Amino acid sequence: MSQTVDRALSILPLLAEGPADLGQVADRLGVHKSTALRLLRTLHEHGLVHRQADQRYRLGARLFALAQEAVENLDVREIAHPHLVELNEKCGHTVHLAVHEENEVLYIDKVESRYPVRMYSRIGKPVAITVAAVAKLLLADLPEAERRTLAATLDYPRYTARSTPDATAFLAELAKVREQGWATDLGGHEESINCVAAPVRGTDGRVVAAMSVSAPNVVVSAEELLTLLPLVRRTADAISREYSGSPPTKEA
Amino acid sequence: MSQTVDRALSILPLLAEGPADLGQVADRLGVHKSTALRLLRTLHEHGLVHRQADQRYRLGARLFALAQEAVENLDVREIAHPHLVELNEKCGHTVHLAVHEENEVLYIDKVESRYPVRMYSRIGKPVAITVAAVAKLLLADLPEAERRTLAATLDYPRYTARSTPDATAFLAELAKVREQGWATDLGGHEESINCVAAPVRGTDGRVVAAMSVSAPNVVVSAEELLTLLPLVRRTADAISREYSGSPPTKEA
DNA sequence: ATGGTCGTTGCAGAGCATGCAACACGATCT
DNA sequence: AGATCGTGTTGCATGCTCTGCAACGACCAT
Repeated sequence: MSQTVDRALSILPLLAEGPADLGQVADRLGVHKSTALRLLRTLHEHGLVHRQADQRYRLGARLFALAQEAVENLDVREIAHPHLVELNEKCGHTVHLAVHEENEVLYIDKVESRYPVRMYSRIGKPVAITVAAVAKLLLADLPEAERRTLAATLDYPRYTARSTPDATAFLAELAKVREQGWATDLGGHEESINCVAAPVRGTDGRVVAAMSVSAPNVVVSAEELLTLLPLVRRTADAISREYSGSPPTKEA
Repeated sequence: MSQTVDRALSILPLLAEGPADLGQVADRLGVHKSTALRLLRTLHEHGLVHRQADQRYRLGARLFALAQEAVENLDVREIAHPHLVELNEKCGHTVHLAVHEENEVLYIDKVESRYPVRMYSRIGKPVAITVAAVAKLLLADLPEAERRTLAATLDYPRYTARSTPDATAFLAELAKVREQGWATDLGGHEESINCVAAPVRGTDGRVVAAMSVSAPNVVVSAEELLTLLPLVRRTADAISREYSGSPPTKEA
């Protein structure tokens, strides 16, 4: 809607692919070099792009800072986090929290079990939307029309033999998930990994987030993991209650 | 330099503080509502802001994806990561990797301590530049002129009694660090936390990143932590060698 | 019902972004 | 060395595009 801003923002995904110099940016934007220069300068002043030693441009530091701040200020995440930790202490497995946004499902929190992995690296990354247990829960809650059109536009990569094969199967799975109020992913993304997930609901009953427990086959079998379902559901319900319970009361 | 883009980008840090509605955004930008609306629409189309159920705006998913992509495309990080993990496995403490950019020093990778006591830090967050061991290393490598002007413009918050008090002390510390090739932070940021850090250098000998090991007093004393110095330096050197060794060879 | 708040739209005016051309600087080639 | 190319950079006139206004519609509360 705003041409100038539109052009400026188009630079970001372009730089995400890798560093580029002024000429390359101008070409790919289809504008004059001087125009690209001024756009890049503005982005630079805001710290969104960074100029490296060879004068080429890369994405800048403030981008990380913004993303971090944003993720930390999500109310659901804030409320849910202690519950995730508690659940992790009880069962020992990896715990995820995910939300749905703009036809993507992404992790917004994660508690890792054994290996102290890079904590934030996966957060913000879109999940395998056609197979992940949390994705099923979040999408199952969409109005039927949206669900259908979304299912039709998705790709169905066959990560494993048990991946969701096509839109029909996906919609059937969503219907089942919607019915039972919980979801699983049994080796649909990675052969040896299973997940159990439960929804977090807002006051109006809509699913605002989903949490899951994941564990590899070598640690617990799928059957054993399923015995955790009641615990997972209880935790998710606790988060739902707290989320619905106390209104933010911040901001005048 | 470009007013429209400037205004649009100013919305991002504003939303990072928390969700806001159209009126609030317009007020804080000092523009008319209709103007703010069009800017927000453009940001929305690019996925940088997201409109939640209550119609308020928040930062959007693409921001995370961009930050993610950007951080993953940093060659230093990619090369260093396995070394950080290895170091963590050897000593058990929190390991950080940081770079210098636009007068800020920020963590770009982190491996969590295996001890229950964890320190708070996050990838993408600017570090306490006047006291952090990694910051000292990165700034000590700047040309003298830059170092002086930077030191003069910094604030010197007194986090603890042992925080760097002023520019003079800071420059002296940088000179020492530059001389010895490693750095420490002994309770300068948080009373009970100590760090040891070593530099990662590129082919030309310039410091391109710095890594550190941090641990609270209750786990190991400062003296004990210092015994890790040789290990830390060896790890940093290994990263330096690998970083200088094989050129990426990607891109024509 | 009625006042209030909030988001949204169309429009005219002008402020601001645009592309051009020329410059500066370094690298490379003959 | 000198020339030539390829960069990034600047100043400026043109007119496109952004801006603020005012009016409308939707929603909530009193």
